Amino acid sequence: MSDAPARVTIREVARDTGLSTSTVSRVLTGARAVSPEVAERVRESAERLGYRADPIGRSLRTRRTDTLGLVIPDVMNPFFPQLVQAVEYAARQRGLAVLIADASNDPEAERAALRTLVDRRVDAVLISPTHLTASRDALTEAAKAVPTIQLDRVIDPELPFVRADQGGPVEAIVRHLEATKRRRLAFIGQRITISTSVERERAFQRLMGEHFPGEPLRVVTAGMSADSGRAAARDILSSWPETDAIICANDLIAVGVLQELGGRAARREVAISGFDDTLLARALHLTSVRQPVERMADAALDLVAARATQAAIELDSEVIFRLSTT
Amino acid sequence: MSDAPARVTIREVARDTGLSTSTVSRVLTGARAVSPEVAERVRESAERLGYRADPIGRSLRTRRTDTLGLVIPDVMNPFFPQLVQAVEYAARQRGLAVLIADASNDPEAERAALRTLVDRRVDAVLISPTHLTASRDALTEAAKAVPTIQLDRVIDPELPFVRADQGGPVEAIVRHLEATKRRRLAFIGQRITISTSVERERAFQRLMGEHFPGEPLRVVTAGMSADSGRAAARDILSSWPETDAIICANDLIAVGVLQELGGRAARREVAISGFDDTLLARALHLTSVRQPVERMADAALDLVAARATQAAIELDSEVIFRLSTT
DNA sequence: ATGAAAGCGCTAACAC
DNA sequence: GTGTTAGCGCTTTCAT
Repeated sequence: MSDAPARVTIREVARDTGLSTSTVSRVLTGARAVSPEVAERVRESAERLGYRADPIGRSLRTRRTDTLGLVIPDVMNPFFPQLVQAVEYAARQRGLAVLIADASNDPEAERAALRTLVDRRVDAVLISPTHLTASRDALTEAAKAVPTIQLDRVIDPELPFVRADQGGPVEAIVRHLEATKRRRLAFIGQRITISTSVERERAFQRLMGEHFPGEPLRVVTAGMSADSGRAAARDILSSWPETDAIICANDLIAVGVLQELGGRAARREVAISGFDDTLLARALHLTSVRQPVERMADAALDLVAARATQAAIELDSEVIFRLSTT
Repeated sequence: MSDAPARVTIREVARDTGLSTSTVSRVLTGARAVSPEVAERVRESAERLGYRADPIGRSLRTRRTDTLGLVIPDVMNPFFPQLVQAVEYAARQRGLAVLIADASNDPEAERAALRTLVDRRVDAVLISPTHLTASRDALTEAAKAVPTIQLDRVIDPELPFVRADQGGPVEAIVRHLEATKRRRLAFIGQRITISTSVERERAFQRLMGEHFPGEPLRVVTAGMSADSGRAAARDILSSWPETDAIICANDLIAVGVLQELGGRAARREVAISGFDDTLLARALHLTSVRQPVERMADAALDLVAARATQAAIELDSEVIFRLSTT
């Protein structure tokens, strides 16, 4: 197995064709005009010899690595695989590879990951910061060294970002609930250190004021687990037994609520919605919000290509209505 | 933002200390004996100047990239984030970065991904092959160029692999079911192109023969979705209405079965088990099999470090018994 | 124990 | 349009 079958270098192609390495390079990178006949000769030879340009040599010279760094807060959070897949795909389209780093929800690990990526001279960094405040310094530092784009979560509006609208979908859900005659809405948020979750909660508060001005603000907090969602649901129902709809900041919480309120997805007393449209939502017929990860990834990579140093892009999210809010 | 704040090179450290670049290099890589006093001087200077060795230059010289390629069949399959996390962690411990490629369940994409990784001269490739047969050639080809280790899924026993025992946990489940007086067991498998799924099914067949020789073989197939699990459950119950336990090849299928048999997790007529211990299982109190991803990743990276060209490592899986098999 | 010099594979200035 | 030359940043002979 393995053990270097002596790679073909550009020099061998040059020798084989009787041309200079520069010419070969030009043909293969398309950097400058080359006579079609020579070009053909080079391509044939390269093909025949099985030449594949060494990215290391190239990078050393060009200062590009054709590699993107992607820092996510937590691979196990089922939203981020969606993002990873979208970024990978968009990057591949553009001939870029992706170095993925998982911060494990830990700002220190995140800082270390950023440093590694910068050291490795990735062409750009896409990051969904772990923490609303604690991620800040590392982010700023990285941005000094390499084009850095916030993706999904945004903690520094001065730096370029691509995110999904978080308020819009909450509004769509609230309107839908209103249309189906619910008005005693509650909200279960996540930790207040997560930018998207905060935005979801703010939207809820604003919308309650606008749509149901007399109603109390039924808001509690839960962690990233179904059990914690169950507990939150109990809290809500004991504080506000009249509640007839619960909007959750993510699907996992919503699943907990679903369990607490009596398993089976079906037309129900209390409407429930989640966030992120994970396989949980699909499996359990839970209304949820799907962020446009593909378009987000695309937009982010366009920013990279354009070397944008400023950008504020917000894309629309989509609510997938299912049985749980019927 | 960004735009190269002129990186500090090894030459500047050399100049600053009045030493040669070789000596600086030796201190920083620990390649050879250096007088402690000089070493200290170098380290101080490097620290002060903010020197960070450029991995590109280093790689060009050493032919190492300190980077690992990881090819997974599908990021959206909730098992693989577990594997990604474990590999990332184990790699970081050893100072390696990880290039992740998602094959999207497509052998062609997988072949392309492998080629990219080889081109980039990753030090080793870890791969969980998409397809039992269609992944073969690309795997063989990659293994010629770079140490390649099969992780989790195994399609070529001649090449090094690290996997989890698939038969053991099925046996543990069958025994547990037998102990709780079930004997009319059924199995729902996945596509027969996935190595692990095939192994799970074979184990089931063997165990039925051993434990319940008179019973018919109740086996059907489902895709990677809850809906398809529901359909499979219907098939089973119409063909063999006496069925009192269903073992599923993954959690998503099990969730479908759970729904079909009447939502709520609880002590039930028909016991249900899944595979992979994903958040679905945890959220829905589903008995499931947890593969030892951390130990698998560790073992794989040990093989990489040892430059093993042959290895067959199988680790024990663990069944997490929950409400669904009570 | 340290230094000088070569060179990994590639592309970009600069000639012509 | 093509060739010559230099050099990206590093490690590693080969000297001393």
